[in-house]
Parts: sequence; structure tokens; C-alpha cells
Amino acid sequence: MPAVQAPSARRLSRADFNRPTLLVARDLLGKYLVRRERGHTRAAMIVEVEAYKGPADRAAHTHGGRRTPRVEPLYRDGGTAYVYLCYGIHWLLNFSTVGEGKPECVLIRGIAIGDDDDADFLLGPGRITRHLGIDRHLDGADVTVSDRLWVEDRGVRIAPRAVRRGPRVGVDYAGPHWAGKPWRYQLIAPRR
DNA sequence: TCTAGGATCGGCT
DNA sequence: GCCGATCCTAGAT
Repeated sequence: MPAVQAPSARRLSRADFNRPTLLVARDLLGKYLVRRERGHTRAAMIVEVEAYKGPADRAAHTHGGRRTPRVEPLYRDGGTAYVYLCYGIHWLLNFSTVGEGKPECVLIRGIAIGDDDDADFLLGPGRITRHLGIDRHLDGADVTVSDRLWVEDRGVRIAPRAVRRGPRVGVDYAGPHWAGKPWRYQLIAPRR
């Protein structure tokens, strides 16, 4: 694993995040989440995400235009990290999308760890943050410039047939209309 | 100030 | 399949 950034890698920029949320979500599959901590760098390919579409979406933290100190990062420009504690135990990582003042985001739910040829899927938003050492200290970070957390395009291209769409997890409280939206994107797991 | 509940996970039956 | 852990946030009082 390269110490800083693979020569063929391109860090995702503001323009990559300032796009419609469903497109950003789909395109994050196959990108690499890079975490740099105490001079040590780890990277893992993103294999599962969910989209949350702002004020209209009853499953989103910003539904109805809710704006509290906790969700403030979601109102910032695309590429801002929103990290919050869920169930008192798990840190969940999101990236804001669309643009400043538009509180939509993508939740990172799964990554692939290990060698490219022999990778295991680490699934579950609380598990990946624990694995990468992501917590409240990264809340509000701008991942287009941060030296602690960013996303790289390493040239992996995902075929449409390799993507499964389905309803989001754990949002039944939003009612059938919103809970039923197929805004969860998964790479189909490799056969082992 | 008080209280309810949550974008989860792992262990147990 | 069920349940408890654990604590912060948001809304009510």
C-alpha cells in the first residue's frame, strides 16, 4: 500500500461531491477511502453506500429542513464529513453532497479490506469506522483538502451489473414511502 | 432539566 | 430471531 497516494490515484474534488446525491452515491462504489493517522495510512475500497436526500427525505437527519448543531456539516459544501454517534456506540460516516445549503449526503456502509485479489467485505457502517479509526474528531472535516481523511479514484470501474440497489437499512420509522426508496447501493460480493 | 429513542452490532437462544 | 449495550441529541417541560 503506498505511503501517501498511489501515482495513478486522483483525490475526489469539490466538483465530485457537488453533484446530485444519487449519482455521487453510485460513483463512490469502487473509490478508495483513505485514512491517515499518526503518519500511518490505510485505504479501503468502498463497496456499499446509502443516499439521504435532505429536507424532503423523512429518513434523513435533515428532513423538514431541520438544522441543529449536530447536522451543521450537512449544510456545508459537498465533501464535508458528517460523523455522528448512533445508539451510543457506533460512529457513522457520511459525506455531504450537492452544495452549500443543500443538506443531502451519502452514508458509507461497507468497505473491502485486504489485497485486491483476496479482499474481504467489511460490512456495517459502525464496523468500518472502528476499523479505520474514524470518530467525532473527523466530524466537519473537508475531505477534499484534509490530510486525515479523503477519497481517491484509483481507476476501478464498476459495471452496472455489479451493483445491487435496494431499500435503505433501519429507516422503517420514515414510513413505507421513504423507507422503500432504493437508495442503497452495494457491490455484489465476490465469490470466495 | 428531564426523557425518549436512535441511519448498529454481536452474542445468545 | 431476539435482546441488551450505551450515550448523545433533540424536543418537551
